[in-house]
Amino acid sequence: MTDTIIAGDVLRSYIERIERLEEEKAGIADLIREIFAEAKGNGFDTAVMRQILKIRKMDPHDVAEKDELLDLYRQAIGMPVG
Amino acid sequence: MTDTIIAGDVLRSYIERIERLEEEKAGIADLIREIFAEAKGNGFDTAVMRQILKIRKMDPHDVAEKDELLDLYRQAIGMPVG
Amino acid sequence: MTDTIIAGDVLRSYIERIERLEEEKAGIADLIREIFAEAKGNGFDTAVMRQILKIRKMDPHDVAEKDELLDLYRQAIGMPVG
Amino acid sequence: MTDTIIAGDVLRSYIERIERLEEEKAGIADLIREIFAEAKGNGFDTAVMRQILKIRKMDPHDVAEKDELLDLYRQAIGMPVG
DNA sequence: CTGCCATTTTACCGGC
DNA sequence: GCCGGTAAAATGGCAG
Repeated sequence: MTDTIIAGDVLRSYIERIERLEEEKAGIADLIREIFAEAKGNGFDTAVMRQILKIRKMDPHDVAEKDELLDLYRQAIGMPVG
Repeated sequence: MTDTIIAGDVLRSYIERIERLEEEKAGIADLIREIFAEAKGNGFDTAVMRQILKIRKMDPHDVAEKDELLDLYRQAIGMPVG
Repeated sequence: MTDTIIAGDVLRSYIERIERLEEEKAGIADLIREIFAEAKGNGFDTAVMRQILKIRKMDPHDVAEKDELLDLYRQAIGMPVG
Repeated sequence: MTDTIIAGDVLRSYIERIERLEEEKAGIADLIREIFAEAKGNGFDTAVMRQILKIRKMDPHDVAEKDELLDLYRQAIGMPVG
């Protein structure tokens, strides 16, 4: 009996803590979006910026590997590698 | 020349600010994951918890959408909305 | 060597089949757009039409989801589902 | 009176034609997904395949431009261009 | 040309 | 630890 009530409280606590953190997370996502908007307003290409961020996050070895693979595939189907 | 250098500083600043915020965001995601893990350890079903969170987030939006929908149907059959 | 050539043929085949299908898909999207345009020309509100389509697509799914949700809530408070 | 009935039939016709086409479109999307799955099963990297498809769809001039921009940005923030 | 909506891509989580 | 499916974010395209 009491178990159910207590479990309910615990569950609600979990739920509310998660909701609070998700709000924080959303707030940070907003800030990031604002920075992209500002960068765009100053003439930067946000797609290229995202690419830069992705590369910096990746293991350099993996980057090289993917690049090689792309070249390999392009050659394999007879596309100029550029 | 100088243009490039200055733009480089600005760009680097944008990139680093974004990376910093993304780290924060990832940290919060970790905290959320920990709460789920703790809840799971205490016997709660995380799928159920995720559903509850989803509903609590969606419901107000859903209500608005249903209202809008009703109006749209009334339009569709040629009934005045007011 | 030969491996690369053969793999190249296979890869090119995949790529071209996908491109062909994507063209078909785009063609169908065009037809859909034409129907909307025709409907609009005949005085129908395309926004309303899109809402109707959305609802007709979502409703069965939505019903199932609500049922599932009810079960989940019963679990959450420790009630047997059956 | 009759107008409403007729309009209703016309609207339903539009809706059903669109739904039919959307089904076809979804069917084609399934086929594309299957090809990717098959390619993956044969050891191809689908992410790289998608990149190939994107490049082939883009104007070659735009591709070169984006590449140059990426290099420029990398230099500007002091990243090795690779 | 701006906002909106569909599609696509990415990250995440649970199962094997 | 990978892999498949699922939900969130982002990109692109279209109507207005």
